[in-house]
Amino acid sequence: MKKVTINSVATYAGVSKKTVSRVLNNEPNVSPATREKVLKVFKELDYTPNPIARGLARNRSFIIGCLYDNPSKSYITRVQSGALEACHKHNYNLLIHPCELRGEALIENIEHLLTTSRLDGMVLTPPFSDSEELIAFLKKKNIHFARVASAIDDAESISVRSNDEQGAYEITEHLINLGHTSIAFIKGHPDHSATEQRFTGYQRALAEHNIAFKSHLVAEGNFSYHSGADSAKAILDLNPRPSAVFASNDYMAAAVLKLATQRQLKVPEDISIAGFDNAPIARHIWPGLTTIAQPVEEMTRQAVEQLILQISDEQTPVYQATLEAKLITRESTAKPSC
Amino acid sequence: MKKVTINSVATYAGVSKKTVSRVLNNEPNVSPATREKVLKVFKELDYTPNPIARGLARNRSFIIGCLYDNPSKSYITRVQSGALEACHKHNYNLLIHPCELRGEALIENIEHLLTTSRLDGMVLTPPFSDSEELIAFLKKKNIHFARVASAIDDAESISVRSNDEQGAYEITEHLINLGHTSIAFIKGHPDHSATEQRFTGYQRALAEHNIAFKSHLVAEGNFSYHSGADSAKAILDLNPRPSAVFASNDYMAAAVLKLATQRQLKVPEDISIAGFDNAPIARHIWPGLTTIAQPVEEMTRQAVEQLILQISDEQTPVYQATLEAKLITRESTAKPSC
DNA sequence: CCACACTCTGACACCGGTGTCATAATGTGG
DNA sequence: CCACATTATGACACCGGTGTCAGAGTGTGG
Repeated sequence: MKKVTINSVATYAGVSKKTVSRVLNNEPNVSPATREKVLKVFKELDYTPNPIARGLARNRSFIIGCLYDNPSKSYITRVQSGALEACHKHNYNLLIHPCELRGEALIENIEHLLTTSRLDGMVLTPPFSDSEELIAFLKKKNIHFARVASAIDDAESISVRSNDEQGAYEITEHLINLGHTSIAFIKGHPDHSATEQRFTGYQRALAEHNIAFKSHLVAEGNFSYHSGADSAKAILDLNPRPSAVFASNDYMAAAVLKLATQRQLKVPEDISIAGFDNAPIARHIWPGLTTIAQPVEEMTRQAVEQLILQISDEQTPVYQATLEAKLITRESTAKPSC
Repeated sequence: MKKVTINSVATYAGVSKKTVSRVLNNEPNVSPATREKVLKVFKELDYTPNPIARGLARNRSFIIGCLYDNPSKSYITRVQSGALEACHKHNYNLLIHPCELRGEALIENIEHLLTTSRLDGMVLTPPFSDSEELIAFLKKKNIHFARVASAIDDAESISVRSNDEQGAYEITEHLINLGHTSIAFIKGHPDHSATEQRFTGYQRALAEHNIAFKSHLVAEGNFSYHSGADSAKAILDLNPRPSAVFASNDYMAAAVLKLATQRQLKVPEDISIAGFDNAPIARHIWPGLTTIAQPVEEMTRQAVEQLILQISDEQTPVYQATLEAKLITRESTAKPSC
């Protein structure tokens, strides 16, 4: 079975390959008759154009790379889903590249990626969207990129984020309004800018409601379920025990819930628990977790869409947006019983 | 900033581009002096070879496509993780392409994918690994592919699966050995071959232990949490209520657990619950779910590894393997209390 | 000192498309 | 019927690498 190229089609149809190319790309200035003829040969020969050759000629791969390093599988799939939506809309495809921020050599890793696969652009998700080093490297290499949920201020590059600080403020305020005054907090991974932002929101809510911040109520997590379990132990062992726990994401909140349940504590009667992200697990467990829903898909979709616009037209103004996070109230939070 | 190509390097280093190409690919027959010189110019000019041009010349893209349509995010990420491991080992990259088996036009969708991105091969995960139509299409197009968890018997194509029937048998037997005789079953999505296999394992275990199969104990799910919740309602409403539920995956099992807990039923005292897959949620909830662990990453890793071998050398014998699934006992199953 | 093998290098075609430009064919208005 | 604009088509270079092959340079054994 011989390969069918544009040349075979051209010969077979009795036209030049440029004309075949015109038909392929729906260019004008092809007579209807010729177009028909060529299209018929496409069918007959079962011709599929070679995207690589096209890519070489146009200096495009039509592939976007997606960088992430995140323990949350639901976050990753939401990112992928938003990115794919934008990609497919513009006939791009998505190549995934999970890697470690603190790996021995992030830059070398990315350099190798670019050697093995030409990418027209890259979407950076946390913590990469906050890596000054990586951003400098991409700029130097003239690689287009878009930042998702990045805290870095850089007017030159595309950025779509959500308001983490405000979300954390609102959920903390929600607990305060219920009557909680002793609210523990579990921090996220220190490499993620969201960690600091959520912590700030928590502190601001306390301050604005005249509740003294107590550092012994703060546990250091890293967004993983496991770290949540460790933090849960430390918090539930406190005496007096806080009446509420706000974990920086739902997995850690789920870990608190699990340990509380194991210890025969009733949630939310004995202790209220709040999370962040509105991951699927938040509604897959009982009681469902009060949390903050972030438009992860939408952030990524917008970021990739703008990235593709920028690739197609360098003149596109740099897009920067902040989307709203939204409080979702479920059964895991209530008035303190005492 | 001008583009640095192999030509600029060649001119700058005072050698032919073929020699530069030799250095790039670590080919023999380059004098150490020349090699050094060229390598130095690489650094000086900050040269990165163009993978697209290389791809065109070699007729390779070094990209594997991954097809899936699965509601379980943990399954997807495990698949991706296994596939990536194999890809990176061989300097390949992974392009993801979720799509719908029952979408209006699967074949057109894939055809379009191949028009926008040349893939050296594809990994098919369920339910695509069971689609005769897709497999016929890929064969016709001469696209290499590997099947993961496929029930189709096709000695011509790579296949790595795990023993679902046996896993379902063992977990059912585990329940029977605990003393359960009334065991409800929640089926998975009808498009997935695993659904039928797990169901068969359940039935075989009942039969071999002389327990009559009762069709009213079987609910139709589709692997989604939501379908599990519906099935849970049907099962928990039964009178008499079965003493155990075996759901075809962990998400559906989690839904049963949640509803049972909401109804004040104690798990496992009042009702035992078992799942399948050993998804993260199985250990993130309380009580933890007894389930079957499948080597999803390993299956995919092997499939992709063999796929790449086949791409590099058509003579490679077709690899077919069946890996073992393993029973994981957690707190959600125990002796029936009555 | 010569025949022969082996190492090193470059010229050139080629991969399968797209962009530019010249030219042929057709249409239009005066 | 002609000058001129417009449409349709193809020749050819080019994208940035790799494969083939010829030839120059070097080494070895008889």
